[in-house]
Amino acid sequence: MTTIFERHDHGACAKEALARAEDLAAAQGLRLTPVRRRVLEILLEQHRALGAYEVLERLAAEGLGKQPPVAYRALDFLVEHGLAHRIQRLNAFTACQHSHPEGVAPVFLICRSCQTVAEMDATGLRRDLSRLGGEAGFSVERATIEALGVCAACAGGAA
Amino acid sequence: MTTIFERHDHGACAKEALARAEDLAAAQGLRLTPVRRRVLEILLEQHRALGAYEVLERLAAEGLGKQPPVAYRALDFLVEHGLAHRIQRLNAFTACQHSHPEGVAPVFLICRSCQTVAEMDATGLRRDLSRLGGEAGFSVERATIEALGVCAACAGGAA
DNA sequence: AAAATGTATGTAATAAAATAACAAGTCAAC
DNA sequence: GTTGACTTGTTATTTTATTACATACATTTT
Repeated sequence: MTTIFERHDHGACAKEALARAEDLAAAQGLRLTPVRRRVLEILLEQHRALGAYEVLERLAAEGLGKQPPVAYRALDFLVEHGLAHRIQRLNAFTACQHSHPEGVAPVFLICRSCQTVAEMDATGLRRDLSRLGGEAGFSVERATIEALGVCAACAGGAA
Repeated sequence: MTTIFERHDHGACAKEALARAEDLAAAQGLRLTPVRRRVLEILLEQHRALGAYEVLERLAAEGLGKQPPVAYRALDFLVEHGLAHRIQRLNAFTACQHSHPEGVAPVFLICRSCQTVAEMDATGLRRDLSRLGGEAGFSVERATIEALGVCAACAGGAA
């Protein structure tokens, strides 16, 4: 499995993600407005999750909006359309790294050393979770799966 | 698998949980002080998760503490010792329903209709998650697995 | 082009959740 | 009965998120 923990051409990875967002907008008639687009770009700069107020600071510095709702609305839009994810553990947001087929949320790996947040496909895990819930008569609609730990680079390189 | 979604004698279930807490305190030399004990009792009254400020309101009404830190400290204590769990999705807390062997966190099933939060053992799921992370060189230390959906009673009875 | 409509943004105010920092009390051990 | 560790009380503040309403912009209808 390949995650953003591996060495990669980050400029290209951000550019691709942005292109995917534009394709999606075109395909579904969504409006990728300046604010929304800029928020996505800001998230794409780093592979760590940013709080809404961090994003807002950046927007404010560029004259794109000074109040919380501006940031929250753009972030909500991105999350709703699968272009970003909310990391519950961190109360923060991260750009989507892979195009997910049909609202299938991934699993998140959060490195507590470098703060990087990586996504992995969780199809199997989700199926198991649904089955487990089913045993109790529970019908799973959405699931949050977030793992906290240490990535290979942080474990290997520094302490 | 048996969860608290099933009909059960709630008084007994709360009493048992409290007894387990007392045993644990005795065994590990923890101090189950009046505030801590009362917070656990409050959580045990319902099978839904309560926000820290809901708990605080109850404490305040009983003269056991009026400021946020009182509630947070007690809740943190309970979580730390496995007597309660934090539900990330809800920014809320729920009493532990089963004694978990050795800090093995369970999976949470959250009914969006009746707000009930049930626990299920997630040993298998966690093992799979660790394996999945391992494929990316990631060492999983802790994981949050929360499922949102509808319980059997809510799906069957009302809409 | 003007009006009407839907969607997006701007702004002020506030609510909700969490923590920092320090003072004071409690309790067991010595 | 004093020390030392832990627990609680209290004030203030920080961080995160939402409500409510006004304004702007874009589309399509006329």
